[in-house]
Amino acid sequence: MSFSLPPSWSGRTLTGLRTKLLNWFDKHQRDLPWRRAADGTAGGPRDPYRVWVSEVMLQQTTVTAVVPYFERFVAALPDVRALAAADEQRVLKLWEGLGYYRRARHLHAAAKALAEAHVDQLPDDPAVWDALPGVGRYILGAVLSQAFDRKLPIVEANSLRVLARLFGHRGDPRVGAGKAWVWTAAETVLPNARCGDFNQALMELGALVCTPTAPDCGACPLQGHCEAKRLGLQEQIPPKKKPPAITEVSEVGVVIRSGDTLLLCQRPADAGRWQNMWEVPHAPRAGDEDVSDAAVRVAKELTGLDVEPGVEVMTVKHGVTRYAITLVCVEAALVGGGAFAPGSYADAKWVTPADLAAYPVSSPQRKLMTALADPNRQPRLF
DNA sequence: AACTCGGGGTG
DNA sequence: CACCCAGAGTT
Repeated sequence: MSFSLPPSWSGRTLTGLRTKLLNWFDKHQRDLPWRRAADGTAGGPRDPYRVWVSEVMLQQTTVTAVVPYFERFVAALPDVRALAAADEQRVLKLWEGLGYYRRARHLHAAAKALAEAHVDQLPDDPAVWDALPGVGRYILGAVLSQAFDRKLPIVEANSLRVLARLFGHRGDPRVGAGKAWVWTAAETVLPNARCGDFNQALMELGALVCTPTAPDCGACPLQGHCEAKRLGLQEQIPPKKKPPAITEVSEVGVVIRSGDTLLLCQRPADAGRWQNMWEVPHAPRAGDEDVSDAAVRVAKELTGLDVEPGVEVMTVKHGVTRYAITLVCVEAALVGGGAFAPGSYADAKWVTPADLAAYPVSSPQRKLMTALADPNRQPRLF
């Protein structure tokens, strides 16, 4: 599984491939803000700070999503010194909406570490970068090859696809021995000069031509070299990621309305105790007072008896883990309140609305809250 | 090796 | 929906 060039390739083949790809890049590359200097000029040497910020933002995030955040971020914090001096809340505010906030914290911490070491200019030493938080092999190679033309390979989603197809690699280059294979391939194809442009060209080709589905092989400068194209396997290489297994989780949710507050309780269906309870502000609805009998019954059942409720089934995705959740929803109005004091249930955890807002939008808790707090939702009484 | 982080874009 | 996206760090 280790990488070696196809036997039929000569040194000339590799040289020709590099030239074709670089020529294609010169003609077709997109005009992206991190390919320009801070003053807007293009074509000059790239600012390592801007490249670094862009690479961190682009991690698992599409180019179109990043561009406006990048512009705003580097306008507010134009160099590593400004970033190091900034308050973390300001950095996170500038990051808000991009997700993966740990990236921002790592970027900030790295800038502060450099400032602490009195590094005023970003260095071209791989060992220094490798020691920074949030900097892995990809970002190290991407920044140093672009900003200093250091001969360091990069492997990410695009170049991985291009290289796997070009050399007709069977198996998954993302896992196991495939990882080593693709890094060696990226090292092998890299020229001695214009390393940054070449790395960019691999990615640009993957983004614009060698796309995951329906690659435009007719427009590809490497079509004459491509093993996947020769075999007609462009769409099969690399293999699709296996979807994560679906774990079925049955949860019971109960909502009780008391005036303008909702009391929500949630637990796994097979658990005897409530695991999460929280209050949510909620506008009172006409008719709330008519169901106090139901509320009393719910109160009895909250002590641990099974509920026989309306049922909602929803599938949610949380990260890469997917749950099929059966929500057993009990809704009732409670007049007077007081029956559901926090101390009433062992192991119950009170969560403020602010805590709840911190849950990921796709989390079961948020889904539950949204479903139950919807003012237009018909109450389910029993 | 599998999992987590978190949305957003696209067909 | 399914699948993907300029990954890194932790378990």
